[in-house]
Order: sequence, then C-alpha cells, then structure tokens
Amino acid sequence: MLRNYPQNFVDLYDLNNVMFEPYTLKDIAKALGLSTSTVSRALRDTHEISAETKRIVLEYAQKINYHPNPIALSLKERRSRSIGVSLSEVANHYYAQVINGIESIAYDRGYHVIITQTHESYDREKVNIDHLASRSVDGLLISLSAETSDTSHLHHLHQRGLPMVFFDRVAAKINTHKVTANNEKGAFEATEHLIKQGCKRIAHLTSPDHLSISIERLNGYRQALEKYNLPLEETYIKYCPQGGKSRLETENAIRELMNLSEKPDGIFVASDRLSIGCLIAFKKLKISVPEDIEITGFCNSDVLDLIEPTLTSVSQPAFEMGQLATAMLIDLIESKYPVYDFEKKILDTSLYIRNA
Amino acid sequence: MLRNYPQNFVDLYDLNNVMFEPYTLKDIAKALGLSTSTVSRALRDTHEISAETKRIVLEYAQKINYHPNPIALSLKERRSRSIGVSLSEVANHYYAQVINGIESIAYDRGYHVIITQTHESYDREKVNIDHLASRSVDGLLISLSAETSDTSHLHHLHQRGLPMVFFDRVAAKINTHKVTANNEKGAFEATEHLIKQGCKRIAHLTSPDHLSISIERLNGYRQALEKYNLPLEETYIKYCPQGGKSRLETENAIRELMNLSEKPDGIFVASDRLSIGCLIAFKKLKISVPEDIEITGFCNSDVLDLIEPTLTSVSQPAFEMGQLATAMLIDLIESKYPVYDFEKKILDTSLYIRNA
DNA sequence: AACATGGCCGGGAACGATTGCACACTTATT
DNA sequence: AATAAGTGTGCAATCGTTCCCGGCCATGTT
Repeated sequence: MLRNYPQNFVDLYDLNNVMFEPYTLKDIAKALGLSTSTVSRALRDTHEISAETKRIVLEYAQKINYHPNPIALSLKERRSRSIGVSLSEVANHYYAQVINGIESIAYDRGYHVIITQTHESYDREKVNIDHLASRSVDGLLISLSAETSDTSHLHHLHQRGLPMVFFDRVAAKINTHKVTANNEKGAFEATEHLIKQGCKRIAHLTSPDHLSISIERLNGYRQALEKYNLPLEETYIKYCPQGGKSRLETENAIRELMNLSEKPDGIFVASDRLSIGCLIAFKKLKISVPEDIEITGFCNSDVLDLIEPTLTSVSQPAFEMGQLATAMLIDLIESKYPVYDFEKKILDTSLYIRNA
Repeated sequence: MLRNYPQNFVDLYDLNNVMFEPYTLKDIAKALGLSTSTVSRALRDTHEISAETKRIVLEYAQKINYHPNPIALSLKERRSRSIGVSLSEVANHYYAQVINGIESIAYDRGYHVIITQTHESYDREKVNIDHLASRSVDGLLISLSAETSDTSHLHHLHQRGLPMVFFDRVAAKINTHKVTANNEKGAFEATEHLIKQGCKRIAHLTSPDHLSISIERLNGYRQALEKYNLPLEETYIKYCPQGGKSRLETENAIRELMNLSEKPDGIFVASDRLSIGCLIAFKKLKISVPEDIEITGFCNSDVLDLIEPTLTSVSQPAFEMGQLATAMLIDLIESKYPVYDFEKKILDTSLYIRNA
C-alpha cells in the first residue's frame, strides 16, 4: 500500500533525478563489480593495484567523465584549495590588476580565488573575512579597508594559524608576509617632480592617516620637501577618511585647500581614487592645470593617456604585487613546518611624466 | 541534569589548538557531556530539546565562537551555497559594476560568489566553467567570451540540471533566463545621434559577429541608417575577433577605415573596450574629434567626463543587470519544481551626450 | 611439506554535520 | 493500576573520499 506522501513528493523526487548528480566512486565500483577502495586506488595509480584493473577503471572513469567530488575531498583533507581575497573595490584598475596577478599564480598552483570587497567599510571587512575563514579558505590575501584601524579580528585568526599575506595596505601589528610598492620612494619622486616643475607650496591629499600607505607616502612627500628646503605646512595636508569614496569628500578637501590665503601651487595625491576624484573636482571647480595648480598622483588607471587635464602618475606594479603575494601565501599554506620568519617585499613604482 | 566537566577543559583545549582547527560539534558534545545529535538539535533550536540544555549549549557555542563547518554541510546537503561567475575581465568598469550588483543580492541571500575571468579565451572559459561545476557551485552566471561561438560545453551542464543565467553576451541556443541591455535601442540612439550631428558615412566598430551583443547592436545601427535613408556599407563595418583585447587590433581597424577612399565621418563603437581603444588609436593616429570624425560608443567607464576627446556614450544599467541576473539565478536554484518557463529581461540603456 | 613473502583487493573507519528511529523517563488519562 | 501521550536524548546512517587493516591466493624459501 502506498504511503500518503505530500502532493509534491513525486515532483520533488523527479526533480532530484534530473538534478545535477555527478558520478561517484561508488557508481564506478558498482558498475565494475569492484570496491570503492580499489577504484580509488586505481585512479590514484597506487602500486598495489594490477595494471589490468587500473586500465579498466581508468577507461570507465574517462568514459563517464568522472571527477572526484572536491567537497568530499575538502572534508577529508581539511583544506579547500581556495584562497580568500579582501580588498576595497574591484572597480579600480589597480586592484583589478592585482587580481589578475593573484589569479595567474593561484590558477597554476591549483587554487581557487574568492574575492570579497569591503567598499572601504570596517564592518563589511569583518563580516567578509569571518565568512571566508568559516568557509575554510586555506589562506587570506588582504588589503585593509580605509576604515580599518583595529586589526584584532585578523590578529585572532592569524594567532589560530590561518595563513595570511598583506598587500598594499598592510597591518603593522600582524607579523606575517607583506607585499607593498615602494611608497616612500614613489611619493618622493612625485613630490620632487612638482618641485622641479617650480612648485613652492605643495599640498598633499591622502587616505586616512592610520593606513600604512598613507604613512609611507606622507614620509616620501616630507623627505622631498626637506631635501629641497621647503617648509612642511600642516594645513596643506588633507586626509580623506573614506579614501575618496564619495566625490564630495574629495571635492571639499580641494575646496578647502584652494580657499587658503596662500593657495598651494602643486598637489601630490596619494591614491588612485583620490587622483581621479581630484581631477573631477578641478573640472567642476574650474581649476585649471597647470595654470592654477600642478598635480601628480598615485594612479594605475588604463586611460590616463586620454585624460584631461593630464596627470603625472606614480604607477604601482600591481600585477606583480598580486603574483608575489599569492606565491608567498601558497608557500605558507603548503609549508610543512610553522613559519616564523616573515618578510616584507617592496616593489618599485614608476613615474610617468605627462606634461600638459 | 548538569554534567560535570573539568573547569579547565576549555583552556587546555585552546592550548592544544595551535593550528587553525575550528571547533566541531563533537568538541562541544565532549565538553558538555552530551551527544552530538543533542548539540546539533540544540543549536538548531528544535522543540524537542529542553530549554535548559539549549541554554547551556548555546552559551558554550557562543563562548568558543562555534561555526558549523560549511564543507561538511555542503557534503550533506549536496549544495555549496555559492554561485560561479564567468566573464571576460574584471578590469572593465562595466563588469566591475555587474559584479557589485551580483554581490549585493548574493550576499543578502546567503550565497558566496566565485568570479572567474576568461580574458576572452574560449579554452579558458571551458576550463573555468568545468572547474566551477566540479567545485559544486549551485548555479552559474555567464557572459560569454569573445572567442566563444560553440556553447555545447554549457549546454551539457545545463542539460544535466545545473541552473544558469546569462547576462550581456548570451547564448542563443541555451534555453534559460537571460538579462541584457536593450542593445538594439541603445545602438539605434547612438547611431541616430551621429546622424543628427550631420554624419553621412557612419562606420561601425564591433566585437566578433557571433556574439549576441554584436548582432543586436548591429541591428540597431542598421535600423537607424534605414530610418534616415543612409546606405549600409559593408566596408564600414569592422569586426574585432578579440573584442579589442590588443590595442593593435583596434588600431588596425581604425587605420583601415581611415584609409578608405571615402572615409567615414562618424563611427559607432559597440563595446567598452573598443570605445576606449578607438580613442587611443585616434590620439596615436592624430585623428581629431569631431573635425575628422565623430564618435559614439557603448561605454560604462567612470572617467568619461575627464576623457579627451569627449565620447558620447551609451551606458548600460550594469549594477541592475547584475542584481537581476543573480535574483533570477537564485530563484532557479531554490525552486522546488523544475522550471521550463524562461524569460529574457531587457533593460534600457542611457545615452550621455558629450559635445566636444 | 611447512612457512614466509608479496601482490591484489575488500571491509570499514574517519572527516563534520543532520536526522529518522528507538528508547527511557515522566506525567496524564481511563 | 494500566496504558497512552509527551519529552528528552542517544545511536547510527548518510554525503564521497581516503587509507589503515586484514584476508586470500600464488609463489618462493628452507
């Protein structure tokens, strides 16, 4: 006698038959009259399986296009062969290039890449990273959000042994591998270029002061001023707490600078988004380059050659940074012994001089 | 009744837990002297567990920051709560915006997003998608690569029941949900704008002819010419097989157009990358806009307002497209009944007129 | 002839979670 | 007082894979 199934039971059952159900070891074993262990060993080419059995199994596996279930493997091996990435925004050519670098290495070494965006929010960063960690990523590649000054959420994971490598915006307090551009030198060269162009009052527009990149780029700016005996004016340094996330933030900073009694005649901008935001603000406020002010800035945009006004830019080796960070992370993940000796790799930037 | 366990158990456990080994149900069960099933049920708030036991379990779980192992869950539930995305390139503002749309919905509905890039290569697309499918993604969001004309690899997965939704560059032969911009109308408006500016000989630079977007945009272009009684010249239509992946490809196409005895006086460009490539080629070849030629093109770049020469652009609602495609995919994934009724959503584009 | 060796293979536990079923115990109903 | 109903908990199977352990047979050694 038939049990009284809910009305939709049959449909559900049918659906499950149609649904995407890959073949398993058990299927092969059943079809060939072998045990799953034998099939598993045959496929892994163990020495204790006869050549004949191996041939039969391999042939059949090929025929039905068998692939081991990666989820089951992950559970068994307690690793997911995936790495998590946390960065502020993919809609930024610098980070897009970094991602390409990350992928190129991860792909070759058999890892998946899961990208998450913080949109410069600390809370979002925390949620994303917890999510990644609980999703059993084998390691993390991190560039901090603009809002992040407290890194204890990362510290905790790191303490528990989750491998992580920082790039770009690194955490001072966490002792692990780090990859950055030579921010000091890049900032120095950018500022020096303004000085050589004849600027005397050079402003500096930058990200929040707690970020590693802000500190380092400020240092380079300061050193250039010192070298050429120009005074460091605190009023010329403008921080954007949101890293220029909103256009208004950048615009207001520019407005304040240009309202000073002694207007700056040059400005060194410390990040991609701020550089673009600055140019947009100039356009809106009808500030002309280089007549009213000269500008240099960190920027990896691919259309800088088309942009008016022209921007002399400091470009970071983004692709290589992604590659290097990923290689270091995978080395950490695959290391058989705990690693205590961490290094910080610093890659040179390039100054692209564009004259108006 | 309360079980007796050593007060220092937790501390000891922590000490042993040097490597990143998340807590399991078994750990909680052992610590509290319960069975794993009881713990599981307590955490899932089943009615058959006493309030007191629930309190104890919940409290302890909170204290050690327990999270169920998602890999084990995936194995059990035969789903990964993740969706795979295949697109050509994240370093493209249009796709970056789509990704933001995808993430916004996926995040809310509890899904992970795994992004893969084809870099316009058919082989890469095949490998990525097979990889995603074998990683047990619950569904796929796909915009085809420029090289992809044969979609049988996708057809096979779709036949086997893997939910997929196409956006932007859709597969004609696969019957599933699709989300696109109103490419015909967008192309029509862009071409019409050139005509209204006085152009008589309008060229069309586009992606490979097998892509849905190429076909639709060509249609719009053709309709505009027809409406205004302009002849359709085959020599004015240039296809870029790589979608403008290399700058040389675009440059050569422009060179050929400008070497024609009857040079075009306007050009409608069918994609983001080609539009930018076109402007770069103009700059290099010293072709001036609008004196030598007028130009309109599909483009979602965020810096169009800064670009010289100015580009009158057709902008796609990229964020909304990502949102819509994701919502449709998740509905497919979570549908209790097989879905046979698929729809194609078409979203309007916007024409941003920028005069030189 | 008795015993060790090794090749080949199957059984079953484990990874971490959920869940149907069985069982023990308490309380209510007849 | 006997039975039913309800409550709280544990056992064991399951998902797909790997791997330890042990069994069987054929061959080689003493």
